Amino acid sequence: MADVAKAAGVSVMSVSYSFAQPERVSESTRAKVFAAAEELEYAGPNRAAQSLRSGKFNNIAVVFSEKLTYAFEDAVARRFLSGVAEACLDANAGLMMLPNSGKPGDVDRVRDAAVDGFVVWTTVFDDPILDAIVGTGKPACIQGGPLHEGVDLVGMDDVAGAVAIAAVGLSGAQRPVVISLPWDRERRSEIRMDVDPGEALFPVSRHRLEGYERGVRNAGLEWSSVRVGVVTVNERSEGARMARSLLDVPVSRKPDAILAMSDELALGALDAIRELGLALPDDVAVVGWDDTTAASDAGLTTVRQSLFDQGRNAARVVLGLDDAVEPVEWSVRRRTST
Amino acid sequence: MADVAKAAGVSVMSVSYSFAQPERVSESTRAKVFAAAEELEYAGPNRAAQSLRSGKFNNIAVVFSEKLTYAFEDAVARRFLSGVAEACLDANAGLMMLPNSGKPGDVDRVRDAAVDGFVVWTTVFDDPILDAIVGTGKPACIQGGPLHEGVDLVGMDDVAGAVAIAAVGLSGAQRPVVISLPWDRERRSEIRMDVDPGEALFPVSRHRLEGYERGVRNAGLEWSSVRVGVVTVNERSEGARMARSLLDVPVSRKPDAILAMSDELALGALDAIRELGLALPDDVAVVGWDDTTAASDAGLTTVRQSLFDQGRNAARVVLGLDDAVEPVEWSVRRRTST
DNA sequence: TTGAAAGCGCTACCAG
DNA sequence: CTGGTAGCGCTTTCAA
Repeated sequence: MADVAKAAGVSVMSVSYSFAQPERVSESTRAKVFAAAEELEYAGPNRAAQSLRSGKFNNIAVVFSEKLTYAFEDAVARRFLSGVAEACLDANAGLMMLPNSGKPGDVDRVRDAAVDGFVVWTTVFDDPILDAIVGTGKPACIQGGPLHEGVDLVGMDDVAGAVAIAAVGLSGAQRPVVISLPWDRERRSEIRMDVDPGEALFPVSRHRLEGYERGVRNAGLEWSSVRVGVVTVNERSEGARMARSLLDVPVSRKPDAILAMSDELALGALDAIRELGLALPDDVAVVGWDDTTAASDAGLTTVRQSLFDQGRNAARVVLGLDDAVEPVEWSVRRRTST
Repeated sequence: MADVAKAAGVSVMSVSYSFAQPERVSESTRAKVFAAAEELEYAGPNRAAQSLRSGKFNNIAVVFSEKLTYAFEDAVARRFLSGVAEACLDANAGLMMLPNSGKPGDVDRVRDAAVDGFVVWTTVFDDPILDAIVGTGKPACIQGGPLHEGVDLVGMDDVAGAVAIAAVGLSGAQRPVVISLPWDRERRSEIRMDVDPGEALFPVSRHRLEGYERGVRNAGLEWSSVRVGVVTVNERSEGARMARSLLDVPVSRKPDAILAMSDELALGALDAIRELGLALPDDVAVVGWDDTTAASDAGLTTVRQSLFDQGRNAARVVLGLDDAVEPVEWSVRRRTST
């Protein structure tokens, strides 16, 4: 930069301003600077020096639970990520991916990340990465919870949503079952009964389960006998596998309503129902969550919310483009699966 | 760091070494340093200063054609990305996402990216971003092409693969059709005939098309009458849509073989075939590409290659962990779809 | 194994 | 609108 200044016959500061705040310098100065820069093949301020001096990196991190692979395989996480990417484009900021493996190294990665803030995909209650993030003193926003001091939270009211969708899905049902998102980081596939939602370590699972429990009771049914099938990942094939297990019982106990926690899982359930030759919604009703395009194509009754908007909002808050997290709008979409 | 040095009663360099190369200093010095650091709540070297001084960022970028959304929606791109992420974990390096929108701003983004190298997802021939990347003087590796001076290339021989899979898919066929990956950045959905592969602007599409053309001629058929359906994105639903169009012709011209350029597209074709009540492979044979798990579940004959390994290898080369790009192994997997 | 000096390239700050 | 100065926090280099 000093060389450019010399060549242009101006001060170093004029060069700096020409690149950083072009409108601050006169047109003639700017022209001289850019001409000299071109001449010397100077491509612009050095990023590292800029960061050192300004204390900013112009990057944000998006932190994903577990392997990045899960994040990419999950359609809902992808929508969220797209929203984050959009905000980064708005702000001309870089987007760093930060895996949150659940191992000790995560804390170091967070501390050392060359970023100005963190957008976090929902993780388990008491994840130590949240304290690590707060410890950096940088802004952070988490989607879906858990609520954590010093971290903004974006997401819908999952309990209320679950109560509302259950009211639709359970109309006339006698033997509902639930297909649940993963329970904890172990990601075991299992069928449980008499479930205490409070034991689920992922906040989204816990809250939707709480709502489903309430919904079941509101429908005058017994929660203790409701089977809850927990999947390992939020994928259609997992939903189908679990639905097959849940439906593989004597006729007298055959489920007549499936409350899934996501559209992917619900779509899998629809696959299983089709395979088994059952009638939808007469033999069994199905509800999902998120209102993806595939869900609307399939006529799935679901909870509508925009993960893209949440990703965008979360990132904009972290980037300082938005002042605060906006409340998330949601609604129940009734379709032919109920 | 100076404060820590003072508190520990050692030189600044001993502090620096304690963090950067712990084995270089004596145990006692290290202990003193870490104790002082803890006391002063010093969390470790400042990233920006480290980068300024060392000239390294300890980050690599992965550059995706067009919107990031496409990258995330594409199952194959995702596998590749997972491989890149794995390598970053090996190297303890950060992973930055860099969108390549095809607009002028891309060049600036590349130039300003705080990274040590670039892993590039396949893009169009003559994409100006490639020159921009070379212009940074940083290492780069592209998957799938185009071949570009100064950029390493990882990927299989698509022409040979296409010839080989076509030989299987076209056995006994009279009226083959092709379902092609996007043609260019316009991403128009269209059905073409008498196609000149050389006109395709995505190298992967061009090369596979070249191989399919050869395969068709090898089978003693006329290429000029082969319909090539080009999709907008590599998604199952797009494959199904295109297959329906291609199959929606009078019986006498009904396709009896579908050469798809990806498993996703091929799986979509299988969906369409099932809907239409056609017999697989008797009425129509289908081949795909990549050998995803969904493809093997569906009994799809396909070209097997590992995008994960390619992503990992590409990133390791860029990170300097591997010396050179390894040749990609591939094979034809024969299953029940042919 | 430890240390001193120099300076990476830039921008905040203040002055004109 | 332009410019001078100082110093961000570290590591490279060289020396002991």
